[in-house]
Amino acid sequence: MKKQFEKNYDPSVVEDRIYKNWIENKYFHAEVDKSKKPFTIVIPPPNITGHLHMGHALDETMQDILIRWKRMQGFNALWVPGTDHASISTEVKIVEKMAQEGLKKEDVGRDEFLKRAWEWKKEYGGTILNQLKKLGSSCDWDRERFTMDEGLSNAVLTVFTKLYEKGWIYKGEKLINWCPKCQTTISDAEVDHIDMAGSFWHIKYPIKGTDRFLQFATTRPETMLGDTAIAVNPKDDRYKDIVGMTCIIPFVDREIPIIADSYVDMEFGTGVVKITPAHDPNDFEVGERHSLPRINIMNDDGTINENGGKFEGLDRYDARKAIVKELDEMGLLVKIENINHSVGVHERCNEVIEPLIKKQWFVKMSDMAKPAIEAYKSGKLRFVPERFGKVYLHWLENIRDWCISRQLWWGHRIPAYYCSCGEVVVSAEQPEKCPKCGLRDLKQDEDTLDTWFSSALWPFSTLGWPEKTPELDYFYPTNVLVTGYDIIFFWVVRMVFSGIEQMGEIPFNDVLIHGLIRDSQGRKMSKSLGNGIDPLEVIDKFGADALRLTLITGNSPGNDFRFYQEKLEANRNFLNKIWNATRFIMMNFEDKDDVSVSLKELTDADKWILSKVNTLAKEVTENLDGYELGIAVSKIYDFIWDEYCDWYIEMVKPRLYNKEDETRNAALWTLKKVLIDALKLLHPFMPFITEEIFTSVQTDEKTIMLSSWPVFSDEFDFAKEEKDIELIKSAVKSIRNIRTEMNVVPSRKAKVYVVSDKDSVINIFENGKVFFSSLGHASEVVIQKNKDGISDDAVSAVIHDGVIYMPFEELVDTEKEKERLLKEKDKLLKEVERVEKKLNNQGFIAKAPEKVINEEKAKMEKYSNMLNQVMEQIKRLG
RNA sequence: GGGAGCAUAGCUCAGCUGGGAGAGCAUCUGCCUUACAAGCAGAGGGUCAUAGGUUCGAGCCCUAUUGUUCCCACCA
Repeated sequence: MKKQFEKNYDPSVVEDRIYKNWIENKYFHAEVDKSKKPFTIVIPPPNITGHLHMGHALDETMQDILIRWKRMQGFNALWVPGTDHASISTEVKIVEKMAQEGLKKEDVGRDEFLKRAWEWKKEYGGTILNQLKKLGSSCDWDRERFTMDEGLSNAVLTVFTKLYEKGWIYKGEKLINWCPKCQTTISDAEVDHIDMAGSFWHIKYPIKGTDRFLQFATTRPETMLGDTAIAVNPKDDRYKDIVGMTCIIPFVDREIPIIADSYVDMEFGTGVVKITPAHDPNDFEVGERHSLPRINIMNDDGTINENGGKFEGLDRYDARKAIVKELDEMGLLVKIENINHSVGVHERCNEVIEPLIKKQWFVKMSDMAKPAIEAYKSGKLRFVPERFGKVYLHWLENIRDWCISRQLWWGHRIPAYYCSCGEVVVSAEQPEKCPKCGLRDLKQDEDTLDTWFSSALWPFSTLGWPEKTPELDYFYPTNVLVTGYDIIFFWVVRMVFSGIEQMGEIPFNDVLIHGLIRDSQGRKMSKSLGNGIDPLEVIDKFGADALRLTLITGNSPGNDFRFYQEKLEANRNFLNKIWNATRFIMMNFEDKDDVSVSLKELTDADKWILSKVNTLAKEVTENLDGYELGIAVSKIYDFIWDEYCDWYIEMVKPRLYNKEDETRNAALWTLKKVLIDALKLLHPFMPFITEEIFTSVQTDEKTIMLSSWPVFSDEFDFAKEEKDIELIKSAVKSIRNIRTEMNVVPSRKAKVYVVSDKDSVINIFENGKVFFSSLGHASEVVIQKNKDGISDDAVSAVIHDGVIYMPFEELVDTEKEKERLLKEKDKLLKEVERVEKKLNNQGFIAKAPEKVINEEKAKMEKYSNMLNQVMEQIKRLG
């Protein structure tokens, strides 16, 4: 207890030292231990290209709170960290870096490219994890994983071959989303639909053998080069006679049939639709139904191919312009309408995606979706807040097959091998020869897998699967997954069906969803806006604890959150408050290490605060159980600042300053005990300062991290003392109030009379007499049963079961005083009327719970009592 | 087209299964009181978006309306 405390808390000197100590002692490490219950969280693996942003900071803070809390509760808590190879994001970065050297990836070839990628990973891949450490994250760093680790890659190959053998992974020629910029396929989930201003070109084709034209409209006129039919609704009388006839497409002079299909909406436009099966999902289906040819008119880079006739080689947008111009010249362009329409873009690069027909690998989803739906419907899988369950369900119920092959190099290469005889072998290992024809040089598929294919396996691949490890047996399924609502489709859904399929069990029971962190104006933080706030800068300036507190306080699951500098400052002040409370306690312990007292020595004030922290422990635990992190931490904050610092510490000062006081040790003991309990409750939220103080004020335990979580105990449940001290508090507040209203400077003492005709109340005030002088600046306190000796012009305030009188020497403005009392009377009158109305309501008496009725009755007694006293005071003033 | 969220004090937001409206910041008034001026004490400020309904009782449940944000979706 001799440690020196600076006046202001400085996190920068404390946090790194403490984190290092935790690491050295391996406090974050968890081993399989069947004597304890596991509690497991896997981190949503950040991309190796990533830098810590506020979204991560929130995500990791929430996980760390849960992990630290459970660890203190005695669970064997494991938080598995790691990173994601993030195929496309990383590949783009490597390509950019190579471009600086004037190189393209094709220049160096696949092997050299991968070598560079691994080097890049080695150099930058750990950045974000080191940044996580600054936040205080208590991940088990010995178990750090990477989605392209040997073990995890093995998991990917195993799943791929298993699903292939089941027929749930297949290669098929389908319409896929193609990004001409990234030159790869992407899944449906990676397409963003954004509204764009565009044009609606109204065009007409001549009908062969007549002098009639068929008019329609399109937003993508260039696709006419690939049209293989034109469709009307079979019920449409306007066109009944021409179904079966043909039209001639200009430029390519192809003759295409006029077909009838119910897909066409008669009400929309002219009720005529051009059909391009190779470049539109709907048209593709129409084409299937009518066995239409599929003509691909586009190269991978978005230019028109040889099927485009004279437009070959033009970029898709240039071709569009040229085609429109020529149609106009030919008199086939009817009009151009300006419209807003939804356009699919690649979420990574914002390039407009192009639907194309390509032979790709797909995961068949119908069979795997079913148990994932069932897991939610049966209640085994739970979302917090619940509403996100509907999002999950809706997506699964409408799921389509998942396109998993990507034309990228960085990632897990598809384990399919092709023989020149046509045989396809899918195998985790490179086959030596073709099982059909015996030829030796089988060629592996050039494509890699969607990055989410490997992250879908994360909850079990990180624990060793497909090996049957003890970790997998013990820590799986994990307990809760914490993530943002923006990746429910990408990740949460896929982990659930993968977990069920591979492990036979859902990967987690609870999914805790948080919102986005926005700037002070409510905008998304983004690079292009330059409005991002760097968590690391915040940590440097305010400390990780202040940042964590800021992200959690006033935030509730699933809701977006605005980040304000002012909140940080307020929370930094809170750190300082705790720091100084500790400093105060340390000063009073002086050279004592500790004190011991028996419960009998405790005063009412001691019991009051002990009872308060006891209740706090119960409530905070309940809130954490319900994932109400923001509510939990607010309660601790309020307790420490309002109850502990502003009331309790002020109350015990006289006992501490008087070395002879026989209750001094009881005060010291209580101060310390309550501080430690509060620190423990606060530790999951603010790990550093709580550790720093904990290790300073006691020597029995080396770390607060592994100390026991406070639980409610009957021993410290002091209902009566709580009530008594609350009465004293309200009396003190009244005195302070009067003083301010009378403009009595604090330095001036004033005499205080407390009058009550109840012995029990007299008793309470006798016990709490000291507080009137210490907290209410009273020069003398007289407690009595009647008004004897109190001058007529004394100012008064009514409290429950008593009246406070404060005589002042100078003349009191009676009118002003009367006004104050009349206001008080009005307030009480309203209360009494409200309660009276309730109690006179037969319905209330008959139907409300007894507890509520009794509460109302008690209020009635209290308020009418106080009202009477106020009336008397008014009468006294005349 | 379908679905969801939000609307509470000047600002930003809490308010869990219905039982007397809260916090932080901001504002006003006093205080450098030997833990903390990053502080202490006190004060002002809200027909909880609108209209109905259920209930003894609604910020909370139901219906409709308005505004706002987001997600999903193949209207050419």
